[in-house]
Amino acid sequence: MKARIMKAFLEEIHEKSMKFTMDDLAKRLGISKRTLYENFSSKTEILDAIIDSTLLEFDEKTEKIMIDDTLTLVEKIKKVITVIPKYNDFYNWQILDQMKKTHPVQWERVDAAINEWDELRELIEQGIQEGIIANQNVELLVKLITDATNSTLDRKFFYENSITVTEALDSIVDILLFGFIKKPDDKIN
Amino acid sequence: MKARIMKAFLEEIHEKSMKFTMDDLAKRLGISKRTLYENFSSKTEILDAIIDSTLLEFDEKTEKIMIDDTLTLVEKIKKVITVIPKYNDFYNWQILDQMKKTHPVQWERVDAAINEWDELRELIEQGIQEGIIANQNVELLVKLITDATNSTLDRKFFYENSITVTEALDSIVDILLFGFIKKPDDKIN
DNA sequence: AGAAAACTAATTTTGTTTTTTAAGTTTTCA
DNA sequence: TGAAAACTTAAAAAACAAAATTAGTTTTCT
Repeated sequence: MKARIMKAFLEEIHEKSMKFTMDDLAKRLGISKRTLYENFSSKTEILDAIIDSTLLEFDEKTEKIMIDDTLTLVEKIKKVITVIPKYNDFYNWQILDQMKKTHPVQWERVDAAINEWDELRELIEQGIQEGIIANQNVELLVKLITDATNSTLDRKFFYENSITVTEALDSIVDILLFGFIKKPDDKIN
Repeated sequence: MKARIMKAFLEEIHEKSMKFTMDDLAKRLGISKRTLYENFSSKTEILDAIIDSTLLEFDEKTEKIMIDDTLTLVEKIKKVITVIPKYNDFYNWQILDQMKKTHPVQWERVDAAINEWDELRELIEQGIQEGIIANQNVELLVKLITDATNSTLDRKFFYENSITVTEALDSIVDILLFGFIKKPDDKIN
C-alpha cells in the first residue's frame, strides 16, 4: 500500500507539479484520507519516503559498480555517471524549484545528493594516479561532469527535442570521456 | 565620461550586487547626480549600455574568429567557446538572479545571449559535415557546450577553488573536444 | 559650470488584516 | 470496516495601508 501511495504521489507531481492536495491524492487512489493517513502520518513523510527510496537505489547501484572487479576503471566511470534512479521523472528543475520553497528540508537532501558525488571523485582520483586521466583539477572535472549530468534535469529541453534522458546521458558521458572531435585512429566501440 | 560611469556602475555591482543607489554611484565618481543624469537619462540606460557593450564585444570577437581563414575548424571551435567579454565580472549567477527581478527586460536580453549560440551551432554543423565530429544530436551537443561554459557563471565555486575563469574555460573546452581519458597515442598540443 | 544639498514623486519595503486554501481529524453512513 | 463528506485549524495567499527608499529634478552656492 505504501508503494501504491508513493506511486500515486509521483503521478500527481507529474501532472500538477507539487501543487496537489491530499484530497487529490486520495481520490486518485480511490481510498479515503483516513486510510491514507493510516499509512503515512503526513504529506512530508511520503515525500521523504520517495526521496529515501530513490537515493537508496542510487547508492546501491553505484556501490554495485564500485565493487565490481570485472569492470575496468573507465567502464566504472562510465557506468557510475549513467546511473539513473527509478523514479527519475521526479528529478527535474521545475519540481526541484518548487520543492525548494514548499519543502526546504527535503530539497536540501536532494540538492546535496545531486551535487556531492564522492564515488565519482574517487574514481577520477584513481584514474589520475593510474595515468589514464590527464591531471586536471579534480574539483573542476567533477564539477564539469556533475553539471553536465544535471543538465538532464532540464526536462523541457529533452521533451522539445524528443531525446530520452538515457540517450542523452550516454551521449554526454561519451563526449566527456573521449571528446566530440573524432581522431583519425578512433575505433568504434 | 560615459565609459567612466559604466565602469563605476560595474564596481558598485561588484561590491553591492545591484543594490546600490544613484547617490552611491555619483559619490563613487565624485560627480553630482546632475552630471550623471546629463550623461544617462536613467539607471536602466546605464545598464543597457553595459549590456550592449559586452554583447557587441562578444559578437565582434566571435565574428573575427569566424572569418579568420588561417584557423582550422577545430581551432575556431576552441576559440569561439573561450571568448570572454571584458566586463566579465558582470556575468555571474548572483547578479543575473537579482537582475531578473529588478530589470527583467535587460535580464532577458542577457539570458538570450547566453543561451543562443548560433555561431557555435554553425561550426558544429560544419564539423559534422566534414566528418570530424561524430554525428551526435547537434542540439544536445550545443546545449552541453553552452551549459558547461555557463557553469563558469558560478563564481563562488571558482573563488573557493582559486581557479580563474580563463583557466577553467581552457580546461573545459579541452575536455569537451578531446575527453578527459588519455589515449596512448595522444599527442601534446 | 558643476558640486552639494534639498526636494518630490514614484517605487519598494514593511507591517497588518482578511480571505482562502488545504492538512489533518472526526463524524456519518453503507 | 472503510469510503465519503463535514469539520477544524494552521498556514499560505491576497488585499490593503503606512513607512521608508530612492530615482530623477530643481535650487543653491562657489
